[in-house]
Amino acid sequence: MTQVWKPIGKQDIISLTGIVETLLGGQSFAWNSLSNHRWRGVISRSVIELQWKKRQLSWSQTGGTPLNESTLLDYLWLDDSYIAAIDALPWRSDYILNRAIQKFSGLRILRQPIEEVLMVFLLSSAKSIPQIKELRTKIHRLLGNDLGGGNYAFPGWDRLASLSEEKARSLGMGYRAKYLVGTARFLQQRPDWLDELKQLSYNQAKMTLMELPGVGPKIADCVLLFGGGKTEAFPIDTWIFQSLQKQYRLEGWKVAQMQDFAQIHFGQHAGLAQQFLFSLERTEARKSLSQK
DNA sequence: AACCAGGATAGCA
DNA sequence: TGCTATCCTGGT
Repeated sequence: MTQVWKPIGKQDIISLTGIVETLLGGQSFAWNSLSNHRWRGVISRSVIELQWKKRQLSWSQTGGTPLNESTLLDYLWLDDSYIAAIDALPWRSDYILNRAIQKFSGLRILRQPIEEVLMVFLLSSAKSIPQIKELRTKIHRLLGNDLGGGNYAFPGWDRLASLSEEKARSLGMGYRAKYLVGTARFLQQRPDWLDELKQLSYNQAKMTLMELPGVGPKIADCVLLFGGGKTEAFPIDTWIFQSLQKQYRLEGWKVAQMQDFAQIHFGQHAGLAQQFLFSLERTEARKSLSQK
């Protein structure tokens, strides 16, 4: 049976590096590369492959429940609001940001389900991308529905609540196990809590999220940016911290001050700028590492 | 063989 | 408010 590929419409500003960074750069842990220009991932309960060929992005469903194209377009933020968001960033006056936007043209924030994003970022502290993926896969295999082809769905927080801390530790989560279990127990009592979060303003949602065990400012921002539709969220991890210190000359600034700087300088879609700077910083770090 | 990693938290000054 | 040690585990 030959694989059916459907072209994705609007995509004039996508580049290969932009796609790679978007899918594999650390905002989602659901994607893996099959080759240099082909990737497989799970979107809710659908197994999807993406392909970049002749400067054209196309998609194919290889398992799970059928996915509407409109759902895919929303997931990939493929609408005019992306172009407007890019245009609203201060690239005209910010040379660093401008360079990153050129280099990673088409890099975007995926609109992922907030419950999935919360789980992976609870496990993310002091872990590398491959390690987070590994933990995620173990949990999905243990508790999620089988989608065929070795792919498993996100189990949902109700099933996660059945996990004991001991069992979670046996999967290799370490001290993060109590965060996951604690959050699962909390959400079990408050089933609508996560969805209601999206109705709140960014600042309120962030404060609220930080009530969960294991969620501090950084992880709260990740959850809101990648899963909560809050593009003003600006997660400051060590990479961004470095970038702001070196590129933006903010040596000696505290994280809270940098947070304010980011809101003022980058504005309403600060999180999108963050993603570009993140990719730039990480790529340059890898480059200098390989030169040693 | 120490040391650190894409953080959060408790304890103390 | 600001600083530090500690938490698990795996990689260098």
